[in-house]
Amino acid sequence: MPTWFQTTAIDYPNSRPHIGTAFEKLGADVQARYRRMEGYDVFFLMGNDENTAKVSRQAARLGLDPQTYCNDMARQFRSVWDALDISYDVFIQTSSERHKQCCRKFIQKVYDNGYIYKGSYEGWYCPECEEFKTQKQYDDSGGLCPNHRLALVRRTEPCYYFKLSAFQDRLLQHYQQHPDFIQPESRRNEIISLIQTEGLRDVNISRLGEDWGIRIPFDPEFTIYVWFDALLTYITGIGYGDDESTFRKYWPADVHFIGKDITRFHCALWPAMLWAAGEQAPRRVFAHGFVYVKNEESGVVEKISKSLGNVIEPMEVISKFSSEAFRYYFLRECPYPSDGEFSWSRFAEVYNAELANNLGNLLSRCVNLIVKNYEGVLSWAEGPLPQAVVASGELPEFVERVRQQVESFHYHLALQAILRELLTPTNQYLEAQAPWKLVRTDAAAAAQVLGRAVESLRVAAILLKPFLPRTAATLYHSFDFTEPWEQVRYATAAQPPVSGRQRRVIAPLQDGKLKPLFPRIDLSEANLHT
RNA sequence: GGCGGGGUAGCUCAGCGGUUAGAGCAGUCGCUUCAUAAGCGAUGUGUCGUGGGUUCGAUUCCCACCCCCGCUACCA
Repeated sequence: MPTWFQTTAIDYPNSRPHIGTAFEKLGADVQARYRRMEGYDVFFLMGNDENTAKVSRQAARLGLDPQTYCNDMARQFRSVWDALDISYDVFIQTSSERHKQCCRKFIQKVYDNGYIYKGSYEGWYCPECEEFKTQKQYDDSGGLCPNHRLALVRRTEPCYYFKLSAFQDRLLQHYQQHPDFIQPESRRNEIISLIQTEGLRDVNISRLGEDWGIRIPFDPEFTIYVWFDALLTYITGIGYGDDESTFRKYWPADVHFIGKDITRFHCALWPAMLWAAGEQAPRRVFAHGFVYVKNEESGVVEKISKSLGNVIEPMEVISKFSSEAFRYYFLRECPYPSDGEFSWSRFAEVYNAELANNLGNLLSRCVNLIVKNYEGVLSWAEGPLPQAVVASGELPEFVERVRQQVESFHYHLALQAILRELLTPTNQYLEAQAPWKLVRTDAAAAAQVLGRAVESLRVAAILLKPFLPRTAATLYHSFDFTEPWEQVRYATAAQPPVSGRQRRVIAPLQDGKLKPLFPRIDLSEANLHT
C-alpha cells in the first residue's frame, strides 16, 4: 500500500481561524480524501504553533497561563476543522511535551553535526513587542514600530545561528533535479532568483530571556526561535525521535500545503535543516494563494485583517448555510494556487447557480420522474446499459481529466469540468429527450433516458467525493448502486455499475417528493450581514 | 530601486501572428413546465492598458510609457 503524507502549515493561535486559514485546510483535505479513495495509506497532519512570545503575551492579557490558553485555542481550532470535515489524522500542539523532546533531539543533532554556532544578532527591536523588526518594516514606518508607533532601537543580543548559507548550492541543485518541488512555478522562480541574486544568510534560531518556549539543550538560557521549532512538527508529528518505524514509513512528506507568504521557510530553510540533521527533504511544497474579502458596499477588495474589521469566521458561514456550501464556494471560486475573493453576494450566486439549480435540481427532477412514473424503479431489460452523459469524448477520458486537475491541486478546474462536462450536459440531454413526455408513448425509451441521467449522477457523486463528502454520499445513496461507497475510487466512476439492469430510488421522500439537496438562497431575505 | 507576473465583455477569466476575439456567471428576450419560480435556447457596437514599431496582416512579436500584484530574509 503506497503511503501519502501531507501537512498543512501550523497556525498561530493568537486568534481564531478565519476563512483564509480554512481555505488552506480545505485544499489539503480534498487531496487527503482523494488519496484515501485511491488506496493510499494517508497521514494528514495539522497543528498549532504555540511557542511564540505573542502567544504568551496574549495569554497574559487574558489572565491565563500560556498552556491553558493554548489548549483552549487548540480546542477551538479543532472544532472549526471538525465542522468543516477536515479529515486530519493528527493535530500537533508545539507546546506538547512530546514535540519538545523530539525537537531537542533534532536541534542537538544539527549542533553535533556542526551546523549551529554561537554569534550575535543585531537588528531593530521594539521593546513593547519584545521582538526584532525587519529592515523593511523599519524603512516603511520611518523607524517606528508599526504596532506601537514607538521608536525602534538598535539592539544586539547573543544568539545561535544555523548555517543556512552552507546549503545554498545544494538547494539550487535540488530545485534543478526536482522541478516540481516548489509549486506553483511562479513561487519556484521567486525562490530560485532570491538565492541566485542575493544568496542565503545564516539565520538566528534562538531567543534569549523567554520563559515560554523550548529550551535549547546545549545552552538552556536560550529558547528555540519559531521556525526552527515550528517546521519540526512535520516530523515530530509522525514519530521523529521516538517512533522510528512510523517516521521511516511516512517520511519524506509527499506535500506540505502552505500559504504563499511562507514559501521561503519551507523551500529553503526546511530542506537545509533536514539535511543538516541527515534527513531527506520533503518531496513537494505547495504554496496556495490568499482569500480576500470584497466589501459589499464599496466593492473594494480587502486583505482580511482585524483592524479592517472584515474578518469572517468559518462558523459564521457554516451556521448560515452548511459546511458543504462553504467547501464548495472556496474550492470552486478561489483557484487554489492563486488568490480568491469572498463576498456574501458572490457566495449566494455560486451556490444558487451551481449547487441548487444545476446539481441539486438535477437530482430532484430525476428522482421525482422515476418515482412518479416508475414507482421508483427503472429497469431496462434489453439494449445497451445507459451511459453517463458527457460533453465530449468518452467517460474514461473525462474522469482522467478530472483526476489530473485534482492531482495538480487545480480544484476549481476539476469542479468546473464536472459542472460543464457532466452536469450541464445531462440537464441539456433531459431537456432534449423530455422523458416526462416520452414516458407517455414509450416508457422503455424514457427509462433509458432517465437511466443515463442517473448514471451521470453516479459519476458526479464519485468525482465529488473528495470535495463534498456529505453531498456526494447523499447523492450516491439516493439510488441502489451496489459498489460500497467506502470502496469507490475514481476508476469506479469510469466503469458501468456492477448491478446492471435495474436502478431503484432509495432516497428518503417526504410526501412522495425529494427534499432539496441545496435549498436556494434568497438574497432578498438577506440575513447575510450578520 | 532590482527581479518576476499581469492589465481582453458588468464580473471571473481563456485565447497569444491570420477568416466576423471566446467561455461561465450576471442582465435581456423567448421556449418549456419533470424539477428547488428550477431547466433549455437566443442575445454583447468589447478603443483586447496607452503610444510607437516590425509585418501583407497584431489582442497575439519588439520598444517606450502608465497602472496593478508578488518576491526582495527572519512579520502564519
